[in-house]
Amino acid sequence: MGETIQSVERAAAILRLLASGPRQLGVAELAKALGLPKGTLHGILRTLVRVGFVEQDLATGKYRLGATLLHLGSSYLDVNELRTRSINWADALAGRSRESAWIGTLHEGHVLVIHHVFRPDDSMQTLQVGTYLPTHASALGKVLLAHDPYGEAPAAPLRAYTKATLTDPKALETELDQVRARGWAAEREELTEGEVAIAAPIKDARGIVVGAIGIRGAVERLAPDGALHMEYVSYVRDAARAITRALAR
Amino acid sequence: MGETIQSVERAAAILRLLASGPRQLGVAELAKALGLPKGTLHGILRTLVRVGFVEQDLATGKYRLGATLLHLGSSYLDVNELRTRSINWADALAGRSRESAWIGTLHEGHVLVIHHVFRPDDSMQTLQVGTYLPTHASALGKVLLAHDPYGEAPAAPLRAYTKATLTDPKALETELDQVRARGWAAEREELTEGEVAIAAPIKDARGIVVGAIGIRGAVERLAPDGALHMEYVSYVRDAARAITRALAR
DNA sequence: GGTCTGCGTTCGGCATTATCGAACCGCTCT
DNA sequence: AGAGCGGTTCGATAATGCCGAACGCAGACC
Repeated sequence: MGETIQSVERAAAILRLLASGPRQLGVAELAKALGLPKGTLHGILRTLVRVGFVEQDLATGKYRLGATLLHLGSSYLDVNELRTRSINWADALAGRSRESAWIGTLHEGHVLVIHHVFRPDDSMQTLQVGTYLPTHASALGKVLLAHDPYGEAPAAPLRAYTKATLTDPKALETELDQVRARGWAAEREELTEGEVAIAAPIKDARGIVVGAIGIRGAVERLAPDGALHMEYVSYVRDAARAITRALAR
Repeated sequence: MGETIQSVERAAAILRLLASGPRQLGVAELAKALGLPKGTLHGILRTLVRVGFVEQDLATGKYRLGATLLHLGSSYLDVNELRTRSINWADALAGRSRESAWIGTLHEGHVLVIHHVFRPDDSMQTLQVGTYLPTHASALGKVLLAHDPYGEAPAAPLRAYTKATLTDPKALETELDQVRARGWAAEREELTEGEVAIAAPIKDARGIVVGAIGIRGAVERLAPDGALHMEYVSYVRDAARAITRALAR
């Protein structure tokens, strides 16, 4: 492998640090975190400010992410083929199921949400596009893990979001076997109390799983008597198959 | 002013070029556009790929934006104070007016949409957060231009989106005077045939306009008899004032 | 109110670092 | 079969960005 440009890599590390928390960071904090001299960081920060990737708080002098990144991020959505080809199917899925629909991809060990359709008749929800979901505690994540060509084991300690979260790697592996066998995944209050999700894999022309689509909603609607209503499962699988077909040509 | 780091600036220029169109770009194209040797660009691109800001098409070798940018962009939303403080008011505005609500800021000569609430009971719409609106052909843009402290004249040739778009700089200036005088702006089918918008300014603690909030909807509902229904205007102005108050403390 | 600690910022010498252009390879189209 | 066009590699060169010490300004703390 070839070499990589130092300053660009450092700039990226700064941006990732600034994105990791809602707090603004100062030069000194960044210097400590990255193990670099303050002067070096200041030079990179000055450049990042000039190109709009970072903004500086005039009062405190601390740094935060800049507005240009928001626009770059939304440009990514236009470029992403999986998203543009599947938007219509996600709408249809949300309409049929009357639940919120989600599309995600595996990215750096998380599920990156690349599309999100609100539940019909219930629009006051915050949009989740661009956010991460945990792989081991979401239906989308289970689907993506189960079909991950690299078979990355999910990051070591599985965080418990609720009492139902699968925290034992062996239990998760069993679950993934099941997902592979039946072709879809469920998640029952493993991420948020009272919410249930269903997801199925989307494959590209070569048959490789490139994403997952699913729905998420209240346990009372999706699994009222403790068991999933299978019609929801077929809605999700229909949508996944339709997108897979669309990607094939 | 101090110096800036060459390679980081070039990396930013590459990202902006990749974001400027939905097309993937090759090394040669980028080299021509930026007037740099291919080898130089390749080095930067290799680094950008490694940090996930750019992805390379395995088939064609061309480059496109990467998924990490989507996540960074959504992180910006968490950091942006204007947005976090005004989300609830935007929801309320959408609820009262039963139209879609929008919040935007001035950014590099455009209106950057930082929040967007769908119209109630009509959720199958695509989200516009992160996209640009033209300043001269949107209600949000007129408000922001009218109160821009730097008074940047809108970029030279005013593009006509519909027959009603204000393309004459003098006409626009007159309109902006009116916006300043009455404290809100309207846009009647100047961006999209059949759609009307209303917006009002949001000020920070120092009284400087930092953003705008507004609604957008079908002309039949907002201005049925050719004249704007003034109750919509008061909904918007109420929301703007409420946010301004919230930012004051 | 004075000191002190911490911040962001500036500066210039040094050598590390990225730049550059030519050469390379695989592909497509002629 | 060749030419032309992609993306990629490579190594010499000197320009480049790195670093650490010094600066000025706050605010905190006696």
